[in-house]
Amino acid sequence: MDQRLKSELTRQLILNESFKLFYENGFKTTSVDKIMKATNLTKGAFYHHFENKKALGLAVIGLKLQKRVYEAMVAPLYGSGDALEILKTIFSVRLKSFTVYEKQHGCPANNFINEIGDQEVAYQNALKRIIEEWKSALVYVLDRGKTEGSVRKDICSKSVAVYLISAFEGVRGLRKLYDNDLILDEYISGLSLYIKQISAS
Amino acid sequence: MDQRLKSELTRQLILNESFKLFYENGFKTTSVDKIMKATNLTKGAFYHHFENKKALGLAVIGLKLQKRVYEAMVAPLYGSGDALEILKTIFSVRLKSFTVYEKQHGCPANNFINEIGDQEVAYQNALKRIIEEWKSALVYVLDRGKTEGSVRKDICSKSVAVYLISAFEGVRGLRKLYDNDLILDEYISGLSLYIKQISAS
DNA sequence: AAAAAAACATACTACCTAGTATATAATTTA
DNA sequence: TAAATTATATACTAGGTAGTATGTTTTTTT
Repeated sequence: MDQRLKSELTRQLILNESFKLFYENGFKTTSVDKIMKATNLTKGAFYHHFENKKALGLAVIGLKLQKRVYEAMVAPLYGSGDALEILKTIFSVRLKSFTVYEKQHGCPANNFINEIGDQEVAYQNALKRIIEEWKSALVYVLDRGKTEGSVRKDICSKSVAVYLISAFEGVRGLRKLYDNDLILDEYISGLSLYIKQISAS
Repeated sequence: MDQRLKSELTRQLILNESFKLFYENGFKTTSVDKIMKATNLTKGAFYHHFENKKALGLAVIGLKLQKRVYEAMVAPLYGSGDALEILKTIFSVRLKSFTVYEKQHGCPANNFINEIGDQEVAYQNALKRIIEEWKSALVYVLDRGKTEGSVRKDICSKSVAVYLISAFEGVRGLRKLYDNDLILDEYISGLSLYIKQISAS
């Protein structure tokens, strides 16, 4: 097989298995050995593709994690449709449609943030980029809502964006503790009140 | 010295040093060795006072963590004064008064929840108790606000409680990524909008 | 004061950890 | 096709990990 392609496939395999294991068991307690066992490759392959575990962590955050957050939470905000409807969909409808597996293990981004967000500047910056991208998209859709007349003009878009993200990440953590969706339903009910408040009507 | 007292002091010393190290470096990556080095005692002392690391974790959560959350976030809710003013104080004023150290490392409860909330039922239950106690106190103060006429009667207290806790825990995670309080200011501004919405006036 | 029990210390085991050194296999280049 | 390069494997090191076994010291009980 073409060597470049094969190499890239291996790299992606390592990144994917890493993401999965980091998500399920945490970053710090997932060893390179465990990752390579999951890929059916060996340590030689790992250290050929990555300088060390830190470089892997940064690659997982910068490539896999960022992409996932972008596709699930950011891209829809740049779509067409009523601004507030988009917000409701992303922050409540989508939440309920997660699999049990995803509900149980929380938000991958939030997990990284809480586990290593206070440990190293490199991790901080990589994770910050994801949050800032998300926040920008929220500000965009809120500002659009203002010009279209659906969103109150006297609210601060940045503040609302931060509050929306905070509550979403918070509840994804809380949901880990429970074995049913009651807490999610309560969050959604609490959220809808908030969205009403920023509505112009 | 009285043996019971001395024993209890040692136990508390281990619990306190554990809490500190868990908070700074995480639960799973803080070893029994590191803890006992911090106490200037040895492993023999540790395994005399605790069955294993899991028992220590549960003790730290059930004793130290629960107490801290109760004193900082729960007890004030049962105090006298305007219901909404109490909420504002707890969820915004207090937040800004944290030390840099506390801002940097986030909320101890949220850290535990996100690190081990999806790993073992015993941890889940211990952490759930803390959240439920907090939630109950919030429901209490919101209901009181309703009867006193300061809080809208058509809102669901449980939902508001969950949304408040979620946003608070969420932003304490996000703050880890930044080296200033801008994100906290934005959260507070977003929060005040929410509190206005639940206000009866 | 002697015996028992509790509190703590020391030394150890078996295993996991990140990372390295070096070998072999596969692919590409000359 | 031979040489060079890339991809992967194997074997290793040095140190960290939870937990145990067995001491010694201190305190309490009898």
